[in-house]
Amino acid sequence: MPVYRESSQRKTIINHLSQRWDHPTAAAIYSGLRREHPHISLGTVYRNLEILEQQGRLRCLHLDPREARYEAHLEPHAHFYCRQCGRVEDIPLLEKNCCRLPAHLQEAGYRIERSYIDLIGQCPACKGQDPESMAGGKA
Amino acid sequence: MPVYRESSQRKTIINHLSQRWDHPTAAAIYSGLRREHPHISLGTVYRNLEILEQQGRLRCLHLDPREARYEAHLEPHAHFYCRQCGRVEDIPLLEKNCCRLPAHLQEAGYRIERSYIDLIGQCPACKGQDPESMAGGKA
DNA sequence: GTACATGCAAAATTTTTGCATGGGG
DNA sequence: CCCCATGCAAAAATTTTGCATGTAC
Repeated sequence: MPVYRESSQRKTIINHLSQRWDHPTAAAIYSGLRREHPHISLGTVYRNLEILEQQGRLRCLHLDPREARYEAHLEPHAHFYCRQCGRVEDIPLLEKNCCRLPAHLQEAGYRIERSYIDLIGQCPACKGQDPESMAGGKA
Repeated sequence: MPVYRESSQRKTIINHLSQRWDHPTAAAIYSGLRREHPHISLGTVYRNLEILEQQGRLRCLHLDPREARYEAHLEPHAHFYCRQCGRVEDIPLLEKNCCRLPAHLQEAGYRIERSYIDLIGQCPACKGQDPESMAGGKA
């Protein structure tokens, strides 16, 4: 487990993403960053997005099979993805760990065609097998 | 809008998927099909998966950024994806459009690291712009 | 000073598409 | 019969990786 460093690029990436609410793709983040960091590379963007996700500083969304999107606003919420215009909107959760929003959205004019509730983690069989789970944070 | 035909391959694909509960990837479906259809092509698998999804006969899951998974069991349910062994499990929903399961799962030994609630459809601004929405089923 | 991070470009993967031919309705 | 679907292979698109060099700590 490497001791991550806070490079200029990493700071810029998470900072940039914190100021965006449009759930950009890696390519969109890359474009946005080129203004201030003309020499940043797409590989660096990908590498940092992965590390920042591991650190729990951003979330990766898989709404479209074609490309991942990212967000740095971590308060629990749902997403509405418009398949026509491609926009992603944050949908507040009324109750913790509970999604009771479709009715609200339909009243507001949203047409919901599909919905997904996906949990990612470790299954009971795998939970005991990962040394990282129990190491805690030994140096 | 083409008038879809029920080709031998299309029937085989949806039939095969209906008998699987492992949420296979396109490549896994392709492998599974080669036994009975030695000449089916991966392109055909992809084209049919897309059409079958449009027809509402299967669902496409994007749990992993790397590859899409498919399922033909359409009763509303959530998914648990173990990032370690890669298995996907169906999680029944206790209430319609409501996910109150994380507590249950944790008791059962699941470690939930992230959760997603994603809705896909058309936003209010786009809803009126799609002729297909209003055409109904005119020939 | 060490080892993590960067830039660049090539490589690896998954998914899509063009074209001539086959087959469903 | 028409036009949708297939197989094959090439192409497209996103994401990952190798290597020499830079730089946080």
